Amino acid sequence: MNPHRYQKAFAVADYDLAATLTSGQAFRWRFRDDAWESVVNSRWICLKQNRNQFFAQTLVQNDDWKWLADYLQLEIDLPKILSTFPDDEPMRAAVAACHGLRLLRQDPWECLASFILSSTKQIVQIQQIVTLLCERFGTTVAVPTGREPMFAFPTVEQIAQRTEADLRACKMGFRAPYLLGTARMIARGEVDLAKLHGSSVEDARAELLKFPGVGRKIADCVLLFAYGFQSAFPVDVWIMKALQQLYFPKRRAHLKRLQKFSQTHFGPNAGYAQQYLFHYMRMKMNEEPR
DNA sequence: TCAGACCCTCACAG
DNA sequence: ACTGTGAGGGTCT
Repeated sequence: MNPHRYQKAFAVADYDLAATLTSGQAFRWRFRDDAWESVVNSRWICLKQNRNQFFAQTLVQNDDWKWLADYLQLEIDLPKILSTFPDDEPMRAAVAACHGLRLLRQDPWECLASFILSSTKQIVQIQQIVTLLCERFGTTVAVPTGREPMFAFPTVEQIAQRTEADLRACKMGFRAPYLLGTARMIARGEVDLAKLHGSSVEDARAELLKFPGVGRKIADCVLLFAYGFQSAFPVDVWIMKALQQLYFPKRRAHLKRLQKFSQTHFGPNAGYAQQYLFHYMRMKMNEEPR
């Protein structure tokens, strides 16, 4: 009784699906049988890239595929964004090394919750925690016959109703009260995530900073990856290393100096530039550890 | 403004 | 095989 599959092909250019889905902005994509699988908007989704085409499959009838095009940001003009990057050597190297890297447009709650779980964690560990969280508290979604079950990301309510111990059992440690407190604030209506779409970046950031466990870095991740504020520039240890090495190789720059630099040097799409630097840095570290 | 603490897991020495 | 140690997309006090 294989559920019916709905398919669509998208024409794409300058899109490196693998780089995009593994670049640390989303944590639920897996490569399997030559395709990328995940759950987006509570739907099982399978994506395959073949040169300048994506083939997408779901099991739920889609009147249109706008939700997916939006998530993948298929409509944006990448060359135009790249043209706003500063014309310097580090940026040219990063762009050359990460051809087709994109920013996704994710669900704010899933993004916020995932990045609360990310603090002082490696990407594989974040994936592990998110997987456990979805398995235990998320709603089952339809999958192809014979597959292991998959789950939607737990809703605000599904998290808010748990206990701190329930969450700690997902290996998230001291982040458990942060996630729980955040879910409960949203459930009580103290902050409306949907409203932030119409806000200025400063107002939206101020709202996100009200949540426990959310500081400047995580707030900027959510502003960038979920709300599309492309000036947001999350500064983490990797970006610190990148800025230090690439822009201040001779002398040691102070944290404050680097943060200031990040907000002035990279232009209107600074967040996009950040993603290129981040990915470039991780690639370089993998090639030559230490 | 600034260390420490915070949970937990893995990789890597010894 | 086993224990010890350090560090990992930060934030809070």
